Amino acid sequence: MDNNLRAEIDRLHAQICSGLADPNRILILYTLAENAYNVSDLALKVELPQSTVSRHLKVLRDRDMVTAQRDGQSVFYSLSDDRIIQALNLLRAMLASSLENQAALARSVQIAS
Amino acid sequence: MDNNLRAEIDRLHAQICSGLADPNRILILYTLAENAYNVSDLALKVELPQSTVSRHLKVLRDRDMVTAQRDGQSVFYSLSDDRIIQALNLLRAMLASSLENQAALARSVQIAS
DNA sequence: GTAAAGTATGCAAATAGGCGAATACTTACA
DNA sequence: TGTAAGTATTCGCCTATTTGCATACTTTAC
Repeated sequence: MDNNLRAEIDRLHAQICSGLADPNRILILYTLAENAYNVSDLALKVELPQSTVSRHLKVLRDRDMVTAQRDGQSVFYSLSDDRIIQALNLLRAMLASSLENQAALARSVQIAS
Repeated sequence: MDNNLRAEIDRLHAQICSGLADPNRILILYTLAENAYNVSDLALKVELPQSTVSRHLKVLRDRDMVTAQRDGQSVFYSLSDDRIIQALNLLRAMLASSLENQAALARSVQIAS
């Protein structure tokens, strides 16, 4: 592949990943995977100020990771692609393995001492 | 689940995602998925300064996403878990779909005009 | 038209992250 | 011990991101 094209795709790829790189956004994405929410209900659900949630949703919208649909005064947001959750789940499972290993290591150190 | 624990896990989860949130690190991860490399060879391969590569590897090491193994003067790095690549591939496939949709939209606009 | 509900944005401050060049550290070997 | 190769880190600089508050914008309903 052309190197410049590869670089451009990697840039977009990294941009999507940066959409995942915030704990509040992860919570928002998992929440939207269950249900569509409008901004204020979502803010209540995740216990964050409305402006913070709105700004996170903009980050996700800019990356096409969520879809916005206006209904009256409200704007309903939903997950645009379930592969986002699949990817998050893979990484979370990896994290769980890693934490288990750390715990096992800690136990073995206790036993040895 | 306890809300504080959930928040802590989300924080670690986001930290892993932030490891993916840079185009050079994505290139490095895909490169290491093919082969283990020492730092300087990897720097040649990805065409970045040694210090830049070393710093990126530290980011990945801190998140347990790569494994370092010293052999003589060299330190060989390898991917610590293939699920990283699986997650990246899911997101890249999503990106590809999105780019295709954009292209199709652009074509339809041309036809319509 | 005006008020109210819902949403987005400007602002300012703080924090984090990226880079290359230079330098320090580590290991091997003469 | 001293030199070279390989790696990590410090430095200076710059850009990006997150946050809450206050405010502006948009839509509905009276």
